[in-house]
Amino acid sequence: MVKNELMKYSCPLGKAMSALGSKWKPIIVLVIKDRKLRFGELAVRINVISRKVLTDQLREMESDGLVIRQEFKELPPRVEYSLTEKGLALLPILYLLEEWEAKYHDYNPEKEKN
Amino acid sequence: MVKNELMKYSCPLGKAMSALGSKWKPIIVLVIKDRKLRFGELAVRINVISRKVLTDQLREMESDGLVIRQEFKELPPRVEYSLTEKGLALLPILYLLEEWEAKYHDYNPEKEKN
DNA sequence: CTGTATCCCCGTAGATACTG
DNA sequence: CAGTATCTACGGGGATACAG
Repeated sequence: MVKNELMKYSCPLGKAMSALGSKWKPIIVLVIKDRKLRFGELAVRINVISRKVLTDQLREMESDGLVIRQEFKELPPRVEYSLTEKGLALLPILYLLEEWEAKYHDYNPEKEKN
Repeated sequence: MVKNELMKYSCPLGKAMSALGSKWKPIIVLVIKDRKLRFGELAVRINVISRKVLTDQLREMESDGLVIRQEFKELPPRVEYSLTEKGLALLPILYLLEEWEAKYHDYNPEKEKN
C-alpha cells in the first residue's frame, strides 16, 4: 500500500505518483469519468483486472480521496463509485498524458543538436 | 522492463504509464529539466536512489525516447543526460501533477451531493 | 451482486562489491 | 567517473475459491 515512506513524505510529485502511480488507478479514473458506476460495471469495462485487485485499488483510491464509495443497503447489494472533486481534477491531466502518448508514440529522437 | 504486454498494446494511457509509471522516472525528468546533467550530478540530486537503479531507469528512458545519453570518450569518463523533445513535452504535465498534489494534499471529500 | 480469503509468482528495486 | 555483476527481499498483482 504505502509504496515507500520516503517517497510519500518528500517531494510532492512523489506523493502524487503514489496516489496514481499504480498499474490500474489512472485507468480507473478515466473509466469512471463524470459518471457513477457500479462495481460490476467497472469490472466489465476493465475486463482484464481481477475483482480482488479492483477492490484493492478502489479502497486505496477512496482513502486517497479520489473516489467516493456509496453503498446501498439492498438485496442484491449495490455499490456505486464516483470521482471526488480531487479525482475529477485529475481527468484533464490524464487526457494530456493520452495526447502526449498519441503524439510521440512513434517518436524516435534524431540526435538532437546542442 | 515490459511491465505488462496487455498494457503496452492496449490503451494509450497504459502505454504512457509504462513509460513514466515507475518509481523514479517522473522525478528524473523533473530533475534533468532543460539542462544537461552528468550521471554523478543526477545521483547526487536524487540522493536516495542507488546507482544501479539510476542506470536501469536511464536506460529504459533512453529506449523509450525520453532522454539522450551522450558519452564522451575521455578519461575520466563523462556522460551527459538530457531530455528529448518527447521528454521535454512531459515537463508541463508533471508540473500540473505537482500543482494538483499541492492543491489537494489535505483534501477530504465531504460527502458530496448527487 | 459485491466483495473476502488464500496462495503464489515475478518483477522492481535495494545492498554491496567490483571494473575499465 | 560511470558504470556492471550478483544476490536478495518485498510486495503488487493475479488465480481461484468462498461468503453475506
